[in-house]
Amino acid sequence: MRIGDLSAATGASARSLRYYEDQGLLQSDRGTGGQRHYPAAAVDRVALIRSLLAAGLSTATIRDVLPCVADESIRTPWLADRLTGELRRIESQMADLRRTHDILAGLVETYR
Amino acid sequence: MRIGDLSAATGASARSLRYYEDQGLLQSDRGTGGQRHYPAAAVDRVALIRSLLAAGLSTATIRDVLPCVADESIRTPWLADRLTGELRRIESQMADLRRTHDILAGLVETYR
DNA sequence: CTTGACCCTCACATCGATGTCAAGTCTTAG
DNA sequence: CTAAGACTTGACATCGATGTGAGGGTCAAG
Repeated sequence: MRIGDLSAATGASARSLRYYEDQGLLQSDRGTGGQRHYPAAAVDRVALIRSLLAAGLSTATIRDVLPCVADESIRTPWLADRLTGELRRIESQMADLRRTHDILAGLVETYR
Repeated sequence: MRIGDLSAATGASARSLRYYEDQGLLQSDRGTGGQRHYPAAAVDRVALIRSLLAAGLSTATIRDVLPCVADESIRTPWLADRLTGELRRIESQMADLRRTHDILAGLVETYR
């Protein structure tokens, strides 16, 4: 599939897909004319990338983490630290969200 | 208390406190020399502001929501929509976080 | 009064993912 | 072959909370 197809299939703009490639998150084969071609599996990969991005991971972090999701044999010790660091950040952010959620939900309650 | 005290008490930089005031989230009395003075209650208010910010609310949204937290008598119907909209956003973001959390936690597991 | 610490306003910088525009190239249906 | 539509690279713009620095007041202790 070409970039327009992948864009339609994932909801990511073509601009974003090129950016992901720039950042080393996504590969593509180039045809004779230099246009990008993606295998069907790219759809899932982009979905994963977007999920990680939506959770606040930077492209730099995702670049380090993604290979491990794809290939379990890649296991470096500092990566474990990196991951647990991200986990802590996510947990603290979830706590923030829960606190705010409860505050807002409480407000909405008083409308009934 | 003056801005430096409030900053120390809340962890927010003086720059941020002035910004919150600019955005209408925080009030201050000005002494003769033009310096800001805050009541003790400002500490809690700033904590609340930071909690909402950390959950991804914009200062514009917080400006609309904050008066209701302080004064229950202010209840406009469109505000209920605004709040439920924010609640949905927060819930979807928590879902993103949980997905990513599980992915990363799974990776960390394989290290043991 | 002086001095050092604190405060004031204004303005410009930053970061990161994405939008957008321009000028040129490729592909494919007709 | 041609024209329309999709693609390419490159550059500049955006948003929002915060950092930072300049130039100049204010306050309180000695």
